Amino acid sequence: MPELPEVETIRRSLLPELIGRVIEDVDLYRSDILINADDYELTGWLIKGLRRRGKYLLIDAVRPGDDGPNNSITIVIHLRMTGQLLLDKTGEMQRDHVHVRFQLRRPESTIDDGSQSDNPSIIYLLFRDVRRFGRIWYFRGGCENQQSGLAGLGPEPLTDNWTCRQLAQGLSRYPKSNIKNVLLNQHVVAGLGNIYVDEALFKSGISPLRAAASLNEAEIERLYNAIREILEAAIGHRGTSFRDYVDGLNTKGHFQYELKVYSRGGLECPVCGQTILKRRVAGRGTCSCPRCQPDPQ
DNA sequence: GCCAGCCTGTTG
DNA sequence: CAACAGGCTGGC
Repeated sequence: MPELPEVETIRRSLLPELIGRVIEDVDLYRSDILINADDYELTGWLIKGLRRRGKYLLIDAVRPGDDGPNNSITIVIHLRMTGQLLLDKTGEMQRDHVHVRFQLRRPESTIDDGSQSDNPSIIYLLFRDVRRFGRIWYFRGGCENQQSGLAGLGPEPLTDNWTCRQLAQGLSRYPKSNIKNVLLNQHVVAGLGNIYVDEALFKSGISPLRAAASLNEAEIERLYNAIREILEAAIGHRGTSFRDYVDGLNTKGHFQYELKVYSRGGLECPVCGQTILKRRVAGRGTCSCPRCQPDPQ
């Protein structure tokens, strides 16, 4: 479900709630979700940061008062299709499809004058996932990049060091592959999924069926700019909520109202009025405008 | 490269 | 009832 803009929105929504809290307990309602629970001490970790890498969310934590070599961890979370991370401030939220629950305590040192009903000393972070494709891993601090799916992940599309040239190099690694497939490949660029690939291809006027090597310099530049603009805009709208997606505070995004082609098969192209095509490309439902994005012969 | 498989829920 | 759903892995 969540692509880069959704994971980034979740990160931003959870950041102020989680920082400074200690993982006091972890309930594993389904043991297969937290992959390597047996290899780590799950509790006693003080949350210091929340990062995003592609579609992965990373929780950085340390063991307070420990200067030893194993005093930090990174919890890596991937939500796959229907995963959600939800903040539960009362412990009374619905438990259906909740597979892991982190109990988070605010340290005693933090002032508690009894009036902070929206900042209780115990809150819960729920991992909820109807289809159970999502996973969680613990790693020693600094080891997360070598292990897990983070290894080999391509560049972050919204950073300055992702350039048009880098996109061109990524495409050149899969010359015969169609462009839809290449953009979905997380080794080429991290964080794009089905929605934003379709939208970026539409915005740059490129058919999803075009072979990667067939794009000329101008097209690659249009595509590069479109990817960045679409992702920025989607973050600005707090993500796309079709069915399951909500941020960490259970709030929907509204980029679904801005989509030009995705989920709009059979409707009019907002640019030229042609009927938008819906078909299967790279094994995924794919929408494009046959006039704005002419297929190769 | 393609495609089944992982899962459950919703839609036609 | 079958087909499909925002992702990724691993088997050929």
